[in-house]
Amino acid sequence: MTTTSRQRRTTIADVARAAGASISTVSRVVNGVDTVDAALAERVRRTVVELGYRPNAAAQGLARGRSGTIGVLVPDLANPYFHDMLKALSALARGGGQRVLVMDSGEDPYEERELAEDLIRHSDGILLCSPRMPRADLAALAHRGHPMVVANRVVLGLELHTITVDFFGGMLAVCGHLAQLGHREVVYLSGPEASWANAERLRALEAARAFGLSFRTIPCGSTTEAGYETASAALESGTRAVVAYNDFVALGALARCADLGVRVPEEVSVTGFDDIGMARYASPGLTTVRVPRDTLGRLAGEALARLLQGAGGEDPAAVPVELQVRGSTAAPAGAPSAAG
Amino acid sequence: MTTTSRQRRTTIADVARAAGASISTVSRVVNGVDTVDAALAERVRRTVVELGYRPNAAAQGLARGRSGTIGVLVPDLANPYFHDMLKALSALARGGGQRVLVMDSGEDPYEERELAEDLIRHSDGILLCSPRMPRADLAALAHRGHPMVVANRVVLGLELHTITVDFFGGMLAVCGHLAQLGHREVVYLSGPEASWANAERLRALEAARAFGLSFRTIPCGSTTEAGYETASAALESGTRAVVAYNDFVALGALARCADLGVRVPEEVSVTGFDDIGMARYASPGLTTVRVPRDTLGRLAGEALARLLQGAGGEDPAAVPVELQVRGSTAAPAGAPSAAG
DNA sequence: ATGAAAGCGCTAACAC
DNA sequence: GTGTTAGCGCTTTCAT
Repeated sequence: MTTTSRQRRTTIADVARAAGASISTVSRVVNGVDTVDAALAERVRRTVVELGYRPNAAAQGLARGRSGTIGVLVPDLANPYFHDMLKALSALARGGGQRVLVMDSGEDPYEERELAEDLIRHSDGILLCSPRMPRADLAALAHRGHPMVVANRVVLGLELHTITVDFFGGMLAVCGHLAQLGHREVVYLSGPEASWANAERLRALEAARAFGLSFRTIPCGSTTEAGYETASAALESGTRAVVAYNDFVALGALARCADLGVRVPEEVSVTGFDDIGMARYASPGLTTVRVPRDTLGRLAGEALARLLQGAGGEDPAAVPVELQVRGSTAAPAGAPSAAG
Repeated sequence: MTTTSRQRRTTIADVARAAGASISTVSRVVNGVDTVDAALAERVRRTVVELGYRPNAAAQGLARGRSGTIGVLVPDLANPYFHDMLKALSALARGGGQRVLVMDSGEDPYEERELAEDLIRHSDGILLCSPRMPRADLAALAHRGHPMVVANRVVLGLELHTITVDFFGGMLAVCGHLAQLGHREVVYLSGPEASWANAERLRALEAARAFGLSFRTIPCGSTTEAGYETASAALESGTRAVVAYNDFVALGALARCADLGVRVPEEVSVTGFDDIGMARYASPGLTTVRVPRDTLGRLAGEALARLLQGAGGEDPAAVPVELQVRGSTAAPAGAPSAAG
């Protein structure tokens, strides 16, 4: 634990001098341009190793006009949803010699705009995951002319490159499932206010009214803790079915049921959304909607890659979802198992 | 969705020209140097907004000799452990006008080394969280003279700036707790091989032998899935106590118990480590060891900040932990509740 | 095949 | 208070 003297980093000029070659030759060798004499190239390569030369990223970025970085903004890194998207995206990026710069807005719409601006300055292109920021902010960012892709949000009337998920269809499937089990009313623990995903789920719940399934909403959020806290209110109302915004919330609700001695699914059914890894390990296993997050991440990455190559707009991609029935849902006690 | 023409970005020269000022004046205004005439400054500021000027990050980095970025490498972003560290670190970094560049090695020691190299090129300093890479690699990185802090790993004989956690003490507390409940033997679902945290836990288990608590190890890993898979082997052996490497593994074990109809804690006790948010919502609540990850992140950030300011070595900081007893542990059926 | 030199956009002396 | 200019380290024409 001694003070490390801050020596000047080895530059390309140092290598050139030591190897007895020109700067451009070193640059060629380092960048794998093969129009260099084998012997010279070898000599340069050896010198690079000897001196421990590493190209300065800022200088490369400045000279090349691109940073080799793609920026990603997510509302909550702790959510496996985004983590899985990131994983797929990172794999793609690495393949293309890019790295991924991730930022977490903590569900704060204001921070989001700030961070996005910063991300733009540091990247060749950005991906906004489930942005909560106002439409105007999104528009302003889009007009900056920086390659940008938006995932999990649809904004009509804006020239945006979008990758979306069929949240509406997913929630409709949940409602259908519950209705067919004989449920007539559910309580919806709703997600973040500014979330398009939440709006879509609400739209589906509304649509389900036509099938005789009514719902009541309790503002909740997107975390296990929020689910745990608000579940008691839902339970007290005597509901037989709790539809959670996502799996985290559902897991919290499940925990509350356990604490209160309310049996799931005998006394109350609980559903989630997303199908995070944990959903399967809950007891009972959580009925939820599987969202192919890796596909989502891959599509976003590919869209971004196309933009970086100067390609124009593509048709907005939409990812399908799938109902995943597990043990947390059942017919309400004493109800016929038929659609409403 | 139309093709956005890739127009040249506005530069500081553009602003200077448009505002009728020199480049340096614009630079001063943008950087908040107050030796500029109020009227001129105002004019510049207006022009900046009009033209939508944003300083080029690469150019700034090159000219300033620092990137304003600190790099963080974690083995698994999905683990709340690292997420919470990151959160604390990010907050600190933002306060200092820096941003955090995170990379996930996916528990791969080779990738780890590669990514660390890359991280160095792009940052002013790096934080290695729970690095699994060989000692030699760690030494090589340290000798690069780039500010570097290592968390969750002790490497004797290396000049490293380290922030550690008392994993040994934590596991010893777990053992003591189980022993006092009357347990005489436990099965340990061990973590990643190259993990120092795992080695420390094993050391504690060994030490507990002196108190009459013996253990058997089953290689497992660090995920819920791994815990679920290996738990059956532990259960089959008829053990009354399963000590998991971390909470994820414990949650998996709990799920397996539920699936197998094995009651916790009546038939078998289960313990975790870390006290992630989920631990409290498991049923039964998970007995585990609370690791103050925010403190860990903060200390790491502060250490890094000192290094960036050119400060020398500090005493390695060690973070204490705390046993968190919940419902997943109890005396084995028919055993006296006394220390072995 | 190799080298010289002109930028890339910005900061920070240094002069006025 | 304001402007001029020399780098920062690298890439990339353009000559040779």
